[in-house]
Amino acid sequence: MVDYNFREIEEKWHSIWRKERVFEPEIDQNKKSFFINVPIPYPSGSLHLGHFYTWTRADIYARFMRMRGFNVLFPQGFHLTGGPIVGVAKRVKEKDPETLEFFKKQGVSDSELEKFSDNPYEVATYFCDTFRSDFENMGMSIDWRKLFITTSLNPHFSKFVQWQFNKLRSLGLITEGRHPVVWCPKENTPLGDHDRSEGEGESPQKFTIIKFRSGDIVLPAATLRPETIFGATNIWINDSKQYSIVEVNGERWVVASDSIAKLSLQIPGIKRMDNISPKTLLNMEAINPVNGEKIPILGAGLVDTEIGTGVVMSVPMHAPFDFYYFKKAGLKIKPKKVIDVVGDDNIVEDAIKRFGETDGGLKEATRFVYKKEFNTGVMNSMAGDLSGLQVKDVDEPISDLLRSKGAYSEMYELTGKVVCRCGAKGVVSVLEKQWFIRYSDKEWKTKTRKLIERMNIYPEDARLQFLNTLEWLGDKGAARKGGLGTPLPWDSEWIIEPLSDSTIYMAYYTIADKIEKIPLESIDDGLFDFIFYGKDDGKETYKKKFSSLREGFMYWYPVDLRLTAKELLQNHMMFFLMNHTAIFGEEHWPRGMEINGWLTVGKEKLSKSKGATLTVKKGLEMWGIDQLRMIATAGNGMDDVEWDPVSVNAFSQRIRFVLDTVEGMNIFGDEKTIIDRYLISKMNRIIAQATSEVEAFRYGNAISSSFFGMYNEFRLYLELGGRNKSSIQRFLSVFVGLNHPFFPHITEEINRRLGNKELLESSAWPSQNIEEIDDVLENEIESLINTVEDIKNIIKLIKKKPEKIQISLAGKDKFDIYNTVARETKNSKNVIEIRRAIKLNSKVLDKLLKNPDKLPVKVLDINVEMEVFEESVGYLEKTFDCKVKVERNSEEDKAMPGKPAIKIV
RNA sequence: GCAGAGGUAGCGAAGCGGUCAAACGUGUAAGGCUAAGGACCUUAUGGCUUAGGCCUUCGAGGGUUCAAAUCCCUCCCUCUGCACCA
Repeated sequence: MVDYNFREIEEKWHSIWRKERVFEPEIDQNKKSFFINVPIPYPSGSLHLGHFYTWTRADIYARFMRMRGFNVLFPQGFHLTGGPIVGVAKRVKEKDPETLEFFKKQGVSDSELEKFSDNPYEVATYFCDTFRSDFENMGMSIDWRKLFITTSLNPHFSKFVQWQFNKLRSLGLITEGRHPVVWCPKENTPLGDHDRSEGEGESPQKFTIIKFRSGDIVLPAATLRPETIFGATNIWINDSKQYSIVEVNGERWVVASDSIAKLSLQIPGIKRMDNISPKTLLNMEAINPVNGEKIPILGAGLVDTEIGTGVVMSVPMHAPFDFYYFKKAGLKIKPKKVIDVVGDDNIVEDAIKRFGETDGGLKEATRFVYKKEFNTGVMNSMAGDLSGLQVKDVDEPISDLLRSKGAYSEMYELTGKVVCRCGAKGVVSVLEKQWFIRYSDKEWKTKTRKLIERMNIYPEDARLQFLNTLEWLGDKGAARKGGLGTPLPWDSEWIIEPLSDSTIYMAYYTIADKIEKIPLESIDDGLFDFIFYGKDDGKETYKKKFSSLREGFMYWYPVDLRLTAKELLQNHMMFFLMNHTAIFGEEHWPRGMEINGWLTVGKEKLSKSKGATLTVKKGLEMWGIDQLRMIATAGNGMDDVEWDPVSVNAFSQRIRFVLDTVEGMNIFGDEKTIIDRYLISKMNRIIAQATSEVEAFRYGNAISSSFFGMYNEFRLYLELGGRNKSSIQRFLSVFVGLNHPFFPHITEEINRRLGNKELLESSAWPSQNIEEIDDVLENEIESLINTVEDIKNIIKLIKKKPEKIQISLAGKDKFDIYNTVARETKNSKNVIEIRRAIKLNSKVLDKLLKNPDKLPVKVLDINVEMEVFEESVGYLEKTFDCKVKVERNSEEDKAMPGKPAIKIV
């Protein structure tokens, strides 16, 4: 066996493609365009096999579409927007050992490292270079002329993003408002998940503040369940704690002194005025804003002054804690029930009985009651205008009602404890003057829903997820004050944040190489209006100078396909769709998306830590590109896929066999048999199968037939004695064609060795000739194989070397009955119905219908069966090393169509 | 908690009402070929079976059907996202 150097072959073909510029498409109005892309990655180290997985999936499709005659554009850019790179540069300056170690491992020299110190630009450049070279080593069919980076490091791109934001603003889709964030009070910055030593995933939760009044004093009770106000019996305060009067918008609020620091981050202009003793408060009465009732103020230890305002409204019939303390206080007032739950009239009492009167028990009971009432409760007649509403729909109406009474306000608490890496306890801060993209806009969502409903989405399950995401999608803060990025055009203090500047940049690919040659001064919003909308200034100023940019956009857009892993579905991909429907006309809305799962190796996800050990570089050293590309076929759909490196053997073994076969083509001749017809029939069947599997991104299924299936058919052909040179030539040419998107280099090599002159990369995808498919022949070959299995089985059972094997095929009448049943099973597979339809009294029929699980469904033919078996006598005799006799029309009882009687002596 | 997806033989992964003891790949075992190892070839790989057969399986438990890995219900477990984070 010849030894093949796969790496050498890969490099050879890669450089040929580059030289022939097959990945650098030019605009050609006679050719349909196909624009495919993968989200721009944020560079931070080397690419790992997880990246390889996603990009290879894209590359396969790009090559597939190229072969199908499309003019394919597959570009790649890099995303530098955001904080991490700035952080890295800062940490290099501070000589953070972990960071220095990281770069050393990456092979960065000390002098280079010096340059990174406090210089994000240098870091960014470095990362972009490593990313690009990783991509190139991966053999991706990317058009690098279109490469661009984001942020003001690329001022041309920034101009584009600013145009986008001016556009959104002019459409009324940008607003200014306040926004709660988790906040580190020590470092005075937002506290993202990555910055926390404790409390990942915790977020601000909105509490409604209901303003009860007592004279000119406001008692702001914070609650998660404002709708229970109709049943408020009293106000609780903690009479062992300090209370203060603070000024809020000219009102005098009573709050626990403990809560003032927290509230001051949330309520602008809050001012502490005075102390007020709990004793004074206990002598006051408060007015319930929704019904004017006067209710007392009571002291209770249950009030935690760390939560909310330290002022709590008491609703005994709907809150276990309130019920328990209310009873203890011995008040004469009769508590009102305002929510009905079918089948549980005393839900609070029942819950306390069930969970106990301890602190923990009351907590459990509270959870239980809240959940039950929220999901199944209905506001009853005590609830005024809200009567009859379901509790889960009551949020807005109750807020509106409170607002109308001047009794509404709000605040936030964390859903759990958060601790910053610096050690400080996280709090909620409400940031003022934030810029938002109004993703909550109903009309905008309707438009986007239309897009989601009509676009191609693979796998189909993802569509539902997009539609559901649309339901809860809310406004998104679009700018912040730190990190790299593009300044907001109308307020340059703010930098547009990473998920907002990367929503329509795919359009920028279509012009990237051209626009970056235009002097910055000539670029204004008018230019982009011209490129993307064809708007000119009346004197055709833009058209005269920039028509090629407009042409590029019009030719390549829209995005035909965007591929990514599932974690981007509900954020990035959603924003991508939303922004397209806002900014572009329907003809430029995206056409397709593919969402894939995660790659795992040894059941571990390729996160950053694991990824560092399984870099693309290492993988390529060990296996080479084509073999490594098996990864992309590891699974289908959105499930995570496990990849076992050992499985690459399957590839090289078979490829070697094919290469050897091609080397030794001269041993084959001109003689054709029924086996050749079979081979070509199978080939045509597989072409259609493989094509539809690739189209649907079920790559695993695709190579299962195009690679392994074809290989196995080829082996079978040889085993059955197939020796025709032109059949083999034709079959292998189709084999390399169908497999080229998956294993581009080696297929290109085999194709050339087969004597085909054209580059596979630019030749046509194999097409099916349906005329050559012969169902009956395929079924009969299967009969032959099954019969061989049976014979082997019997020989094993009788433990004796056969001297002679006699194979008796069933007679024509049996075939007739068999085929009648096979046709009938297409209508119904119910044995009783088949019998009724056929109306025949026959032992053969009884036998066929005996096992309802094994009904005949294939059509068979006595003559074909005869031909197949007779032509295979040589093969059978070789296999069993004895005389084999085939006879037809036998009276043998056991012989059935497709299952001849076997006699071994 | 909310939303979506999923749990199939040692492993990975197809199948999504009847051709299912379940494709394909890989692993394991025995034999062949080799000076030897690798590669390659043959066979076995749920259980039972001296003539091609039978029995029990597709997270657990129920149900629908002549027929369920496939449809419905309940439960258990896993993955993804939940927004200032790229």
